[in-house]
Amino acid sequence: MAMKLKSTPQYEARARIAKALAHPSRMLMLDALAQRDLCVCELTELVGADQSTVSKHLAVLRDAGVVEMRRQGAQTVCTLKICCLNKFWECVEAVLRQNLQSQRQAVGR
Amino acid sequence: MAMKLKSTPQYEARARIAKALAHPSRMLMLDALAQRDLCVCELTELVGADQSTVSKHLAVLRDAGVVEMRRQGAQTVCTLKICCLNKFWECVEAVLRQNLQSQRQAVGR
DNA sequence: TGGCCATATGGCCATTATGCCATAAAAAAC
DNA sequence: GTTTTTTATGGCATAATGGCCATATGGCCA
Repeated sequence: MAMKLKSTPQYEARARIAKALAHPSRMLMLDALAQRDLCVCELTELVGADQSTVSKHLAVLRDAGVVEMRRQGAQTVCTLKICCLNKFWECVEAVLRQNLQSQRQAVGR
Repeated sequence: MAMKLKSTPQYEARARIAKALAHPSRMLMLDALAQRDLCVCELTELVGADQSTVSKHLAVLRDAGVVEMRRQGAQTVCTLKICCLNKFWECVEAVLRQNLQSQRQAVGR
């Protein structure tokens, strides 16, 4: 074998983060937050779901350390704390496109 | 506003991929597959779960386009199709460490 | 203090994910 | 051809997730 593997807790930590990302609404919120900080009310309008739903989504992201939330007067402002996402998704989508393409070529069309 | 956002289907696609990653056992398998191709039986031994459980995990990864599986004699060999993962997790873990550190400094210890 | 805006939380229900067992299917070995 | 090895699938119980409503909390302003 001789494979360098990590510890179970580390895989669990990674899985927790991946799980926090694993929802369309949270993806949208993260993409928006990559451009600028937004308060919960703005994100609620953006997502178009119930305010309580958005609040729970944000709690998921906060608990995973992906966003940070600070009180600013009456509202809560959210900041993206992980800058790695944009590059990652660009990479993933480029690779998936490539894979699809070579798959089509292999089939003959 | 003037934010450049993507389409709902694109966020759904991203969320599907993130969801496919969102399990400790699948994280472990992906880390192993990043080092070399492995058959289902090897992955089953590595994960230490029931063979049917591992088979279902692999189906999740295959359906998401993250791994590819090809028959080789009696066994099925799995290949990682997304090379972006290692760099991504390194980035995430480095950023989280930094965030924890500056958080501690802000508190005063 | 009273009232309003912005968020968070609890409750409830429907849907989905996970794990194992049992079993089917496919390929190699005998 | 039967047996063995390797994967896949169906079934089922349990747990987790997501959504909304109702309601509590916190802060601002009159």
